[in-house]
Amino acid sequence: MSKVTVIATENSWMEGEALRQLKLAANLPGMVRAVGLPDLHPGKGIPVGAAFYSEGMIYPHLVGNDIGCGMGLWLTDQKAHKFKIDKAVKKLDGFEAPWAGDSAAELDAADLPTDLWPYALGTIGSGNHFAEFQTIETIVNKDAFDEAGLEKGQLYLLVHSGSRGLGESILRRHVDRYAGLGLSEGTTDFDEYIRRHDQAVRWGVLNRRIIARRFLDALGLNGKSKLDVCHNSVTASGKGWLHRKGAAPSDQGLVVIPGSRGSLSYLVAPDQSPDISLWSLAHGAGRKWKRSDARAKLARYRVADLTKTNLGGRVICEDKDLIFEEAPKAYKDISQVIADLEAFGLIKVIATFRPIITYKTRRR
DNA sequence: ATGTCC
Repeated sequence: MSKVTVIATENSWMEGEALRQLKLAANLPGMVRAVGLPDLHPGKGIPVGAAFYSEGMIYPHLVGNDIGCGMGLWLTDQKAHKFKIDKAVKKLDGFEAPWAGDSAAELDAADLPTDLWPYALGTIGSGNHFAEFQTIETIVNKDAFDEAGLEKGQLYLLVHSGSRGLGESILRRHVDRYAGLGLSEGTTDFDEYIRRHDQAVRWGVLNRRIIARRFLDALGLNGKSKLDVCHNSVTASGKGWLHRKGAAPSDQGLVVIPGSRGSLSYLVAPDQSPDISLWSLAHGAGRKWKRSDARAKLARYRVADLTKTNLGGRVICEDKDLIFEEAPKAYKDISQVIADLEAFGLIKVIATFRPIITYKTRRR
């Protein structure tokens, strides 16, 4: 088997730079295999939408700064057809401010130090992060849908966020000393990175939970957590270590693969977890355009054109640069990403979700 | 991606 695998059909466009970055990372010392998922796109030297399996070494810069980033899905007690969208949009505000709840108690309950980055807990952050209310668009596999405990006519909340400044601080601590070099198994620094990384992963899970609680509280709703899937991490796997950078796990149950804010999201069941993809799936549509290019390419659009998507969804994003960078057109076609995963026998689609309100930021 | 910047 070749060292580099790309999970994509000829129907998927993939940037040459992303493939170059993938091959470069595949040749790092100790690297055994590298996989590009169909949402592969260039990052800062490291491609996003990729999984890397190494032995004897780990590479913190392959995981990146947002250790523990992922997707959480909540089923709310709100009937979708009775949901008052305009009213909700007005109520959704102030999530940039620190959460007013008892962060120390939540951290303690999550088995984390009570002073671990408490001020950012419950905040979404920026970039591609969001909290989004969704409804069921289509049910493809009713048995699996029912088995997952999902309900057709309800409102859902999807949260995409990570470990905020905590993960950033952990990566910076490593990079300041080692730059792009890896850490050897059995060393103190290796163990210390893994310890901090694991904390950041748990912090990310807790962050998504508190974000969800804030959003549900703001609208007077209750919600049940249905899944939480991390797509930036490094974990022990077999004799070595599996790095996922913008890659969802295919060996931990159901996964939500979100599209852009103007396309559907997909709930999928990983199919058998074949190791061709290093037990990984795409984590989203993947960027088509660099952030720095989006503004120029969308010059004919105004902010008002971007606050409502082609699917009729509302986007709350008062940061003018960010709304261009995150416009649906800046992303690849999620249906092609899904089709490629299906073509490789990696997933079965259970249902699709339609975005109703996406909250990015009220910060100008 | 970033308590995002001195």
